[in-house]
This record gives sequence, structure tokens and C-alpha cells, in this order.
Amino acid sequence: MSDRKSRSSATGQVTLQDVALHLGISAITVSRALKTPQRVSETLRARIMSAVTELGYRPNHAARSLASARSDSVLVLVPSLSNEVFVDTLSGIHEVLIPRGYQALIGNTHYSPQEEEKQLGVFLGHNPDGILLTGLDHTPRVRQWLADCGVPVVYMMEIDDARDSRCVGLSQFDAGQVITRYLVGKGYRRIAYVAAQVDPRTLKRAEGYRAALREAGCYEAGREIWVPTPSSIGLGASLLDRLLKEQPDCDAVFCCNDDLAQGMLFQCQRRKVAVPGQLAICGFNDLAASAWTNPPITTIATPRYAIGREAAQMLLSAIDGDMPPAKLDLGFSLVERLSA
Amino acid sequence: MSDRKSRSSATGQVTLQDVALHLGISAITVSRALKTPQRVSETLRARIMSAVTELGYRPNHAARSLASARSDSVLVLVPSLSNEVFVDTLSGIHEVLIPRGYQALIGNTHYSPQEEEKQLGVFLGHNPDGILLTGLDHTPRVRQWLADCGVPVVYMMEIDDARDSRCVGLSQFDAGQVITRYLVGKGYRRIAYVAAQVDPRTLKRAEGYRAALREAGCYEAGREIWVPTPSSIGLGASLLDRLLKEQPDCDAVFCCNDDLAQGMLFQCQRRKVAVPGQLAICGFNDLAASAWTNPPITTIATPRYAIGREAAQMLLSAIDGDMPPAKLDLGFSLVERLSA
DNA sequence: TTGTAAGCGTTATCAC
DNA sequence: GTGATAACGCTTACAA
Repeated sequence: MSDRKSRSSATGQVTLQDVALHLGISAITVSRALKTPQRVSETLRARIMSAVTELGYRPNHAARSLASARSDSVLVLVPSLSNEVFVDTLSGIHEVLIPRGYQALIGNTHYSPQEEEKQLGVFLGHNPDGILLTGLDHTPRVRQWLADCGVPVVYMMEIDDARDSRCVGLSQFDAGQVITRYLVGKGYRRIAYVAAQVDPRTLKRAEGYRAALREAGCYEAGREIWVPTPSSIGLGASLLDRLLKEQPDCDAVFCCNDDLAQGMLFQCQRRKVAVPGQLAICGFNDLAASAWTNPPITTIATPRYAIGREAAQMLLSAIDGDMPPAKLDLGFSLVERLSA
Repeated sequence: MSDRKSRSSATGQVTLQDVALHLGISAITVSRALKTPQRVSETLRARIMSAVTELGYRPNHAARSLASARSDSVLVLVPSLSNEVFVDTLSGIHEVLIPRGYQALIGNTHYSPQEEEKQLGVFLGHNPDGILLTGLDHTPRVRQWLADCGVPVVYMMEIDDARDSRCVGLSQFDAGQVITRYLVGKGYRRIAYVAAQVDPRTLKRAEGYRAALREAGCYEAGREIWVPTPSSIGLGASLLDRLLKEQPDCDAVFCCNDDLAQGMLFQCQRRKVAVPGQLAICGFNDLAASAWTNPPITTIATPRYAIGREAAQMLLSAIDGDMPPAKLDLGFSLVERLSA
């Protein structure tokens, strides 16, 4: 009868209380019927369920999160949404999270640790049950927050042997080394490395590149081109011009990613530079388009779907039982095509 | 002195109460110092601010949302995250939302109205202050929920003159008609339309295509190829094969998007089909790569950043004051390049 | 300018 | 198996 309990006024939303009142039972029972059906008698449960649909009840996430200190959501921070690599990683993550009833809260850090810190600050207020981070390099404050908040974290994309943390990825160093060795094996000797959007992973690929050239006895310091701007096909095209000007004797180039490699290839076509005849080109990541250009691009295929899936899996295990930290190396594979 | 008030036990989180107790003041004052600084004396505000940083207080979103019935978050539902178009739209949205203190909750509907309904059901529980939806076609239940929940909605990508709703986009029909007229103007007469990932917008572009051909007196029903699978470069390549087999006399093709056009172009290169000599190709959306292929691709540039920005802007206005529904047509432009 | 009281919608805890 | 009660952390009233 009490009027003030009949309807939540503010939002016009149907509450648990409304459903309970409608059936003459208490709110907690409705809650149980939804969360732990086996704890409610079958007949009552049926009545509750139909009332729920009839009244159009939809749970209030904020209230649930506040009362239970869980949010059924997982924070995912990636450096970019325009990079196919991270979009694919996100698909893998969703594939695991959604069926288990979790929501992904997606944040874009734009390759900036400071931006990452800002995003983490905001999203931590959403009480995520778990956190998925890209890479191993984070600001001190981020590390502090992560340590303090007690929320499980899995790091994606790279493998770190040192720290006592969970991570799923591959050795960026090894991958850079393998593809450079491949070029050396093909007989190329004056091999350039071209990188844009400098980040910890392009740095490690560069180290792999250097190691491979050193072991082959053909390392030259001046063969690297670094630009800090975001990577793109257009940038690849202009870097081909720069490469040809600065290193006219160069016979092969390892691009830190496939966008750059595609742009270089397109520009070679424009400038009538034969690929791989005059210049061999290889990339990194095996983006979808790289199999279709002419010639198709030799590259390193990275298991990003799998990284997303396995990282999400590992995170959920960490959330449920207290599974101890583990490292998962998903490797990579050399995709030999015709550009190098 | 009261022990139970000193620390929120469950989460180990620092609360407003903790900060207040630390300073010997009341929680509401701390709240005010953070939300409406001008309502707190300068000296006290300074003390509060330093205590906040010292203790590492971070607001609890769930509690705030529950108490205030606002969430400072906006739900954004897009059909795909692997399509550059929607990624760009999201950037535009972020550009407006973030500086105004809003968070975007991103949902991927995978081009499915049912999936959209599911996502909306879940995300509505997060009490978004506003909603940004893609397209004008939604399930009856979605329309019902949107009408009931009283949250402002802006529809993106298309323009609807009929309904009393807010939308920001362009006329997909007109764009399809303009590019087809362009082909006709260039002298092509046996023009095919190829579409993948059938959605309301590719349907409308097709109608524009038909209208243009009818007015030129060269419409033929059999010149359309439709496949329901997701669009990709690889699919474009295989559809080129199919086109050449089924319509060997075809002299130009309008692809419903640039992915398909790029794939067709690459496959033409493989098969030594001259573009545009033997077959003219044009696409839709002007994706980044289309300017760099050889030949570069003639296409329709869609203002997707601007759509995101303006839609977010319109939504925020709707959230703040009760700005009346409006339509915003951002148009499109024909980008003439060398493929057609 | 500051504080008190109540309540947002849900769940944990402890009774019955 | 079901219910009463008290939180969860914050903000909207309304006082002082």
C-alpha cells in the first residue's frame, strides 16, 4: 500500500522492489531468483520470471556493483583502435568475455603512457573485476595503482620473464630477429629498418634486427629510420622516398609493421622500383591486405586473436580462483610471400 | 573515533568518508569541493584537495551513478570495429565526449539488429546519460526501450526526414546516385553494383545506383551481385573473378565500399585486367589506402569524423538543455581518382 | 559556507 | 525456502 515504495521516481525504472511488491514478496527473493535460481522454489521462481518480463525489469548495474563490489566488467586498454592488430585482439577478448557474462570497457591510450594513466584513473572508478593491459611499460603511478587496487591484471602482446606478473604474448625481439635472418638468408646485405609510432615493441623488433645483422656481420648503424608519428600507408609511401634518397644502395627493408610496408610497396610501384628485384620489402603483423597486394608482402604473422582469447581466459581464471601468475608465449610465424 | 566508519572494508578503497574523517569535516563538503569547487571556501578546498591526493581518493562511479541518477557515460553502438568508417566515427565522438567529462561505452553489434538489442539491454543497466546509435533500422523492442527509458538518442550515418528524432549523417541514396552518374558521365554503360555485408546503407546506395542508371536509360536488373558475408579485400578479389565470369561485358563496377574495390583492383592486377581501361572500379567511403593503390581509387568520401563529432555534440545538447530534435545532413563528396 | 538526514537499487548477513 | 535489516559510497534535499 505504501505509495513511496511503489515506483522508483527518479529514473522511471522498474526496480527489484517493484517486482517484489507486484508479487507480494520481498526484493531479496526476486534477486535470488535471478542470480541463484536453485535457491528459490520452482513455483515462485516461475511467477517471478514472468513478472520480470511482464514489468520489463532490467537490473541496475550501479546498484549491483555498489552492493556486491563486483561489476562483471573488465577494463581493456589498447594503444589504438585504428590498428587492425588491436581490433583483432579485442575480438579475441570479447569471444571469451561475453559468453561468461562479462562486459569489456574499452579505453584507447593512443600509445601514450600518460594517457593510459589518465584512462586507468577514470576506469578504476568503475570497479572493473579485472584489467587487460597492452605491453609491459607503464608509468610508476599506474604500477602503484595496480598493486594497490588488488584487481587481477594480465599484460598482453609481450612476454616478460622477470616480473611476477601474468602475461600473454610473444617475443618481439625473436620475431624481429627471425625475419631479418630470413632476409640475410635470401642474400640481402644492406638491410634497412624503418619504424613509425615508436613504442616498446617496435624498439624490441629493432633489437632483434640488429642482433641478426650483427651475427651475419653486416650491421650498419645508419640503416635505421625512425619517425615518431603514427604509422600509416601514406607515411610508408613518403618513407620510401626518404629511404631511396638517404640509402640508395639499400637492397632490402624491414618495416616495423605492414602499413608501412604496404605504403612502401605502393610507392615503389609508382616510382617503378622493382620489388623484390631492386628492393625487397617485408613487414610485420600480417594485416589482411598484405596477402593481396602485388607482390604480396612477406611478414611476421602475430597471433593476436589468440592473445586476446588467452589473456581474457587467464584473467577470468585469476578472477575466479586465485590462479598463480603465469606467462604464455604464443609465438609467431614467418609468412614468406613474394615481396622479399 | 568510530571504527566502522574509518575505512571501507570490502574494496580497500579510499572513500569520501575517509577523506572527510581525515580532515574532521563531513563527506558532503568533500563531495562539493570536487564537483562544485565554488561552493566551498578557498582555504578548506585547498586542504581537501591535498588530502584527496594524499590519501589517493578516487571517486566510485557506481555510488555516484546510483545516488545522482547520472553516469557521465554515453552508450555508442556501432556495427563493426574492424571497419575504418566506424573507428573514425568513434574518434570524432571521443573528441567531443572526453573534454566534457563523458565516457563512451562502446558496443559492437556485428551488423545484427538482434545483437544490438542484446547489447542495448545490457548497457541500459549502466544508466547511460545518452545513446548514439548507428543507422535508423532497429528492432521493435529497441524502439520500445528507447522510448521508455527517456534517455536522449542520436542516430548516426543516415538522415531520416520522417520521424521525430535526432540524426546526423548523409543521404546514402544520393551518394550512390552521384557516383553512378559520374560513371555514366564518363561514358560507361554496363555498370555493375557489388555489395557485401548487406545492411540498410548498402541497400540505399543500391537504390541510388538504380535511379542513376534508369535516368540514363541503361539500367539492367542482372548487374547486381549481393553477398551477405562480411566485406573484405579478399572477398573483393574473389568477387572480381565472379564478376568477370558472370558479366564479361561489364565495363565498370561500383563497389558498396572501398575494401571490395581494393580487392577487385588487386585481383585485376593479378589477372592483367587494365583499370580503368578494361574495367573501371569505384568504391565508397574513401578509406585511407584508396589514395595509394595503383591506380588510386575513385570513391565517395563520407564525413565520418564529423558525423561522430556532431552527433556527440547534438547528444550533449540534448542531455543538457532540452534541445528539440533536429536533423543534420553532413553530405559527402565525390573523390575523382584514376580507377574510374 | 557547512552540515544532517535520507535514499539511490541491490546484495550480504543473519534470522525464521 | 523466504524475509528483515543493514550496508555499499555518494548526492539530493533541506537546515543551520
